[in-house]
Amino acid sequence: MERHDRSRTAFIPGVHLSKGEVPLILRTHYSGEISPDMDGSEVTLAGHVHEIRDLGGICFLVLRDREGLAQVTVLTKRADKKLVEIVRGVSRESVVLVRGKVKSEPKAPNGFEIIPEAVEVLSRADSPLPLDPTGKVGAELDTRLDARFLDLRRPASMAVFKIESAVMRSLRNTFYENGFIEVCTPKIVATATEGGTALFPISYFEREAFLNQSPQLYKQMLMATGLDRVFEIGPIFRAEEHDTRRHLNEAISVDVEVSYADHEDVMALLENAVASAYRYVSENCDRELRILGIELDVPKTPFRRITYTEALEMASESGRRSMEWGDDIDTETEHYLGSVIGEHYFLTDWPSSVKPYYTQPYDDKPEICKGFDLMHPSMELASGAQRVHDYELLVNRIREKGLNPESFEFYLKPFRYGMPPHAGWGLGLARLVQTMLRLENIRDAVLFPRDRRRLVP
RNA sequence: GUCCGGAUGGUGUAGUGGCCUAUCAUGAAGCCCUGUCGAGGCUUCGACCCGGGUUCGAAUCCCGGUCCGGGCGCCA
Repeated sequence: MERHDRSRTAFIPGVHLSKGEVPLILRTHYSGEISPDMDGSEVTLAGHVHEIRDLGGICFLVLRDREGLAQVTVLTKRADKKLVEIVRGVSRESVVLVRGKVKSEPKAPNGFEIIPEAVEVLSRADSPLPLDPTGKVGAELDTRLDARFLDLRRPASMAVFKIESAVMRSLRNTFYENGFIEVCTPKIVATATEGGTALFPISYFEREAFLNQSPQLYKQMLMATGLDRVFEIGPIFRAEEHDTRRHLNEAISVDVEVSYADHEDVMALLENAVASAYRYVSENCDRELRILGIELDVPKTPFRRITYTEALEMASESGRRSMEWGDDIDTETEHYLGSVIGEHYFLTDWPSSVKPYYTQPYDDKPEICKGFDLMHPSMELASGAQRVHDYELLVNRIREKGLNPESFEFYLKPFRYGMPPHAGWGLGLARLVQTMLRLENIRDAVLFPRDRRRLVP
């Protein structure tokens, strides 16, 4: 608890130096780190003014920081006149620094309050506010996103991103524990990954280039290097004009690729990674889950496997609009399957015609392939496959999809010089968080979402 | 892209042709109040998305536009 020993001599931002070297953070404690048993100790808190309740002879200023709320209590007749003036004059959501003594007080929230010796307003907030961070009055998603910086001061909004951080941490843990290497592949590329999906064109000096829709081709090329197991958590860009609560034009994709593995191996990795993330969040994000009112059930592994053909049969037995074998599964069917199954599941053995050219067909039954989707009852979370590693087959598959192998030369080249068999998947981070926390709209799971119309903030 | 619904003070809302000089809450400004914890009391401030039309009269009905939400399509 080194922080407790830091002394403060001045209330001037940026001049607190520790032995003339590293600038100190102004606060000594987060509000969540204070407890009644610290009665009498001096602390410095910093944060936003959540509320001021002025009762006349006694005035409460509630300070909010990342870890909670702390009540600062001023007895206006006894306290320093100037201090009283500052506390009464500060606007809600202004940034303040409060130095004072912890007082154990049963009448105060959490059993303690701060008796201030000095209060400094570091930044004054304008009024009226674009939304109410205390949550007394709600705000629509659009209003919240327009003032996202302020929306995130609402504990329920911030909790989502603390949990998202925990999810990424857990995923990285899983990958490192399994011998993976984290990589970064280019986001500015010369060609589409697989055709079909629309790309954002950009101007790259004198040439046209695109924002990458997926790290697919690059992570596969890395399988030709001997890195064997790679993962990447990075942005992908899709120029589709979709307009739903589970699509965005910029998303974070969690991608893995594994050499000497097949689709079964990477499905096991995927279900383990997802279940571990749930477990990690349930064990480490107690306060955030409580704020969100979420009881987290860790999904049981292994997840159920359902083949594409079985899924079609389930849908037609239910008397729903039947699909032709070879159609992609439509949203209505997807929701039906989700409602019947009620937990995470894999959809496997897809028709080769539905999946991209790099998906490995079964040797004995080439009309189906080793591609899979990871489904949450409400939506698709991930898709993956064992990949084609044979050069001739890959070129043929590209041609069958109506694409020109010449434009994929940079990708195909490694397949001629020793490409191990490999498999992998890509998982939508925001969708994982959205489904985990039962958020209605994916925009709630992204700090600054990019959709068809929204480009700012 | 398409279908359905919507747009009222800063925020969230009530209001389906005249009773609207527009409701309530929150907020802001001011006053009172020594234990609040969505504090309370009193006073004040602040709004009908844009354009056209119907009508004696439009926040309200019609047309067009813009934006928002949801479904589908497309997609991860």
